[in-house]
Amino acid sequence: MTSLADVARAAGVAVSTASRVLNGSTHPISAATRARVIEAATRLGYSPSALARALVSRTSRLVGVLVSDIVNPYFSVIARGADDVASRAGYVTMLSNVDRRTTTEINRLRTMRDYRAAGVIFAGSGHVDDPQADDLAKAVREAREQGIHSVSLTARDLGCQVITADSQAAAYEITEYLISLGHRRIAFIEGPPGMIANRERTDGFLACMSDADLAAEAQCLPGGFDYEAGHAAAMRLIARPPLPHAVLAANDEAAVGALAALRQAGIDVPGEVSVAGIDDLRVARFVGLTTVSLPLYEMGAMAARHIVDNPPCAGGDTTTTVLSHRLIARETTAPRPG
Amino acid sequence: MTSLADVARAAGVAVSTASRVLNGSTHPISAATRARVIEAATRLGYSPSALARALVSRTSRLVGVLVSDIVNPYFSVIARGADDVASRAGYVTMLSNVDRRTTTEINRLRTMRDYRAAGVIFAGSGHVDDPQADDLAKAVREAREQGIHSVSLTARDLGCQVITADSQAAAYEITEYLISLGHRRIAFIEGPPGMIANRERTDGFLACMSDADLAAEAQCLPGGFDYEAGHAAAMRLIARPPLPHAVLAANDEAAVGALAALRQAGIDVPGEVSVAGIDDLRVARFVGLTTVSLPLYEMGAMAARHIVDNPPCAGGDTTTTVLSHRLIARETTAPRPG
DNA sequence: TTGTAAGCGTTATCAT
DNA sequence: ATGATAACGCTTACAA
Repeated sequence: MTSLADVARAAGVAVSTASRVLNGSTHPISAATRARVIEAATRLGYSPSALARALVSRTSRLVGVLVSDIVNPYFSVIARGADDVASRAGYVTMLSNVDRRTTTEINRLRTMRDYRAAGVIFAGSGHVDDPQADDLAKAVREAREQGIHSVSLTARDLGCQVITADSQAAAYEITEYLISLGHRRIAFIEGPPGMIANRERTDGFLACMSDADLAAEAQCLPGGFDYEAGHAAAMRLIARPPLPHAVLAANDEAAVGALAALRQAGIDVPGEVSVAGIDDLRVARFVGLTTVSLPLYEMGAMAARHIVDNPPCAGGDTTTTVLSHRLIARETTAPRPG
Repeated sequence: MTSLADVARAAGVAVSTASRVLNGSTHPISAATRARVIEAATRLGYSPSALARALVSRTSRLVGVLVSDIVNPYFSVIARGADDVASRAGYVTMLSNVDRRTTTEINRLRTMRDYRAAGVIFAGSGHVDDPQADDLAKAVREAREQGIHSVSLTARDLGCQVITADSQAAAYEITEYLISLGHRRIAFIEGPPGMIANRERTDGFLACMSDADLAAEAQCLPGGFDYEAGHAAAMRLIARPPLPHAVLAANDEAAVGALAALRQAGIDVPGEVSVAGIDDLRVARFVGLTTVSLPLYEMGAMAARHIVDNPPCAGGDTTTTVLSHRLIARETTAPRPG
């Protein structure tokens, strides 16, 4: 491995001079020297040690992304957005799966701090009344004191920048759409209990039903964010007639599970019952699912942009940015006949 | 940030002593000193700088994963396998999307080298007759000289360890299964042209058809690895009757696209035509797709294990490990009637 | 415009 | 058993 000292020697200059020309400092350098250094560097195939650089400058070009599970397309889209921005800016993405465990989040945040990450993106939603929330918030605060940016992609109380979508409004609007189609009795398949993301969506659904004087017609079923949970919830619906006019799931994957259960039971969707989800993941396109598109990619991208664009943590920037969503009507919903 | 020097001072010992107790060296240390150092370290909330450590030891606890696109579930499963092993071993995963561009792979490999990554996993398949393949191989060789492990997850000529599945055999076996069901005229929807992964799968299909004396009945259609490509290919099939007895797609997502096109056209699957894929991604379960399960998670996990378990690059370990796959018959295939 | 030198936070090699 | 001290490869005052 050729170091800066090698380059300096080959060019016949001091390391400081070599450093100055090679890291684009504004320090004045004669054209001749500059040329000699550049020549030597390219000839020797010099590439600076990111470690040494980070050690001395006390900040690396590393951005951390904490997801619940990268296999979940919700998170992989976010990660893609973040990595696109990060790598375009010469940063590299550190990814960690935390499986919704706050203690794991804390540990990973600490690890990333040990690498002097420029910033960390919290993609997962966190739990309602999480007893560990304070510890995480403290870790975030400590990280900030070392100049590490934190960005949360959901409105959880981390005491950091938030860049998010209004999923409560999203749930509200798709419920409204279902109602506008003439559906009254609507079942909502909830996400994992205790997750903030689930509560927001459930609240949005309930608020809309209540605003439409349909609170009595609202039915919430325990579910989850995955296919199996949606499938199981729909089976319970089928077992206990009458069927609702429409079923909304807390996310697309569960909606697809519900859709499959309904159709397997010979129920016509959207003829007999309409089905909708939230997120607009790829699978929603595959099955023609009506849903609401959340700006996942943009959230990841914008969070990364915040990190790479700002100098090491200005301070307690606690701004919340809400990116917009939009309803996508496809083929699993139809007006209520009659 | 508290450093080793702070801890040493607080404990009234030399940094070297503090270092020895804190990094589990085998050097003899008196119980009393050890206790004092540990006490000071915990009291001060000391956490070692991963950067300084990596700088001096010339290797970090970083493992790089190069995928084509993390949004593609094929890759996210691999990344998950790698990260699980890596983080359990105290390593952190660096993720990079390379969009199938060899030059990007080279650049990212170099970047990871600049962070003294312990190893890099190449998850993407590479191109047939890639003019840049030599440059990549050279970069891999240079990385090895610095002690960086490289592991490829497909059989491309990088001159490094290979941990892979036999996708040619996988394609062969599922074709065989289709034939065993009584299908003769089988259409194969190819993956992206020029990708090694696609060639292997196409070869497997063709070899099986030819071994079954059905070469004349084999039909290959240009396609791709995504839903849209599978859908479009199936539309072309539909437009040009007679329909094949079965259609096999180069991967699950394309198979799902084909399945949707067929069903949208009112064609009964598996009644009139059978459909199968390769990979066994989550979506295959959703739609009940017959496919062959590839050990994606295990490939990622095993590659990471190779990196974290071995000391900085023993040398040109060019071993190839082939993990086993297995056929998963579901509901999109059925015996040919009559 | 260029050079010297002091760190950054570790680990490792000597001494003691 | 413990302590100095020299790296590791870079950036950045401060000098010249």
